[in-house]
Amino acid sequence: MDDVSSSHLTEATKEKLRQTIDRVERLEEEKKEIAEQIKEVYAEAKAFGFDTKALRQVIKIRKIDRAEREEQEMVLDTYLAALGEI
Amino acid sequence: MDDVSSSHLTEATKEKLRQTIDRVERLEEEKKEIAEQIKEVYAEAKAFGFDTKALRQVIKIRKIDRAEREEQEMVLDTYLAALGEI
Amino acid sequence: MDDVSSSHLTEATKEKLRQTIDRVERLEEEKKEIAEQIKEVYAEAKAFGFDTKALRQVIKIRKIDRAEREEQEMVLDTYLAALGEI
Amino acid sequence: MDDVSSSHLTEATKEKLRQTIDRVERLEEEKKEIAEQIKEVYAEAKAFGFDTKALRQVIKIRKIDRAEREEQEMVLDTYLAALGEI
DNA sequence: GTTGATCTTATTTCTC
DNA sequence: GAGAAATAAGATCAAC
Repeated sequence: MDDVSSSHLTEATKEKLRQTIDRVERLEEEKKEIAEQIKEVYAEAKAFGFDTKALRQVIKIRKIDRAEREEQEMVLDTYLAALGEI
Repeated sequence: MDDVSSSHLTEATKEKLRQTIDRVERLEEEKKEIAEQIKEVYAEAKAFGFDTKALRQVIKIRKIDRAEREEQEMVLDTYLAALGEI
Repeated sequence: MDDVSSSHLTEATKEKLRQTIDRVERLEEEKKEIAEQIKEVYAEAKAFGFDTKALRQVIKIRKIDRAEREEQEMVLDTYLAALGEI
Repeated sequence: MDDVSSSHLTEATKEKLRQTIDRVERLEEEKKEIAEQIKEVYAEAKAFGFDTKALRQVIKIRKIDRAEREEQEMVLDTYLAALGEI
């Protein structure tokens, strides 16, 4: 059993622990807030008359498209790198 | 079929659509970045010697505790009192 | 493409498929019935004069309490002790 | 404030409350068990080589089909009832 | 009739 | 990469 997992933590270790928990909790809070903002955007769009289901589909497709484009760029990079080595 | 769901969108509607998609995509990007930051904090903690599994449990318990405290602030005294006598 | 995902299924495979679908559908039916029974219990309680919203909260709190108790049975003494000193 | 929501509950009311909570908790437990059984069936099917995503689709479609058939029967009933009144 | 609440499904995320 | 857990979405239903 080492210092960190034992019940005898140094002050520095305890401080580190406190900081770590604090940072995670803050970040999770921020993440939650952003998720709520996304919801609000959809609610607004719905109120405007958009079909949110279709909207979500569009955004999903665009994400897939980006992923595909990135993949293609990666393939291109690989070829270019291979060419560079010739 | 109204303007919004038809294929004949006014310029204003198209602009609104573009903005909506843009806002959602930005927010999702932010959310993703924060999720990555959380991962980094855990990775750092692990490198420091903390047991990340235990760390996650601590954070989870603190969340449950907060939830419980919030629930208990509700006006349920009567029912809880009755339950306490069981 | 293997037998299972191809359009040429053996009799045994088709039978297995039928059984699987059947079992899931039966279980979902049972689940639905129980959900209805829960609804009935709440309806009955409401007819008796209970505040079902409060009732649901009581049950939710009892669930949180159980979850908390289970969490706390975990070996987290060290971290909790450290946190207790904050 | 009536008896049920006041802090002065009769023994009979408390007993009724206890019973209600108990019944709900039991039913929820049963429901949870059935949900787990459904999971197991899917896990088994997957181990057998079935594509569970497709399987879920099939079951969903069958559910929609049943709903449609029932709806059509209802429409038929309505017409028959209307005819009966002539 | 529109918001709010609940319940279920689906997807994503995380861990092992 | 498989399985479990968390989160989010959608659907449904009641209440005001």
